[in-house]
Amino acid sequence: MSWTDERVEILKKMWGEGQSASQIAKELGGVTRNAVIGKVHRLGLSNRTASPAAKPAAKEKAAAAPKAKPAAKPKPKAKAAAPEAEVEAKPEKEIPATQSAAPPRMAAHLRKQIVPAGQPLPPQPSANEISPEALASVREVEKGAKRLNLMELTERTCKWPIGDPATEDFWFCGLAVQTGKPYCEAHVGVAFQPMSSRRDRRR
DNA sequence: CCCTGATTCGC
DNA sequence: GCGAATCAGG
Repeated sequence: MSWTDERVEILKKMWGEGQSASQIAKELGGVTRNAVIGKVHRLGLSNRTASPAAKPAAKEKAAAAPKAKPAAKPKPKAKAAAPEAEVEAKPEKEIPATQSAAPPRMAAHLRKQIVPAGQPLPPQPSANEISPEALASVREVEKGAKRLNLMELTERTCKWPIGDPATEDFWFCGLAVQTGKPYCEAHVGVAFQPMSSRRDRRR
């Protein structure tokens, strides 16, 4: 694939929206995230303000000694790095954080009844439907949960919700999922129960 | 381990 | 110009 005007446009748009390089690569298809990053740099639209790995912007006051500080360590095979002047100074104004809107933090009590209508959430464990052992096991696992929020979930993090969605006291398990399943081992255990074991458990 | 972006350098 | 390999960091 090549960087047609159209593809570059998509790249710019998505990058501007704060999408990650891998997401962009996935969207475009035919390119890797490396290709995307490489292109981003060549286009000069690098430094995104909200980058987590943002390096501490060099706040050089009076950089006396122009000690070339290789941002990346020259790998063994690297040729002799020419001690060239690093002109990186670009007195630009702060870029208005293009990040996706920060989730408005509503007061918990003002949305007591509101339940986000996203993916169908799995049923909360109902004490009268799961075995005491499984329940105990799950409670134990939940103590070690990663407590991820919705945005932090990936295809391989356990999506079992814990807590009350109507309050701040809510998060997702986040532990490693059982391959192919949406939950970790413990939660798969309570989520997918054979009918046989469910039957007659009802009061 | 999963992910992120940054950089280098042969092509 | 391109992007795999590699690096640094969360």
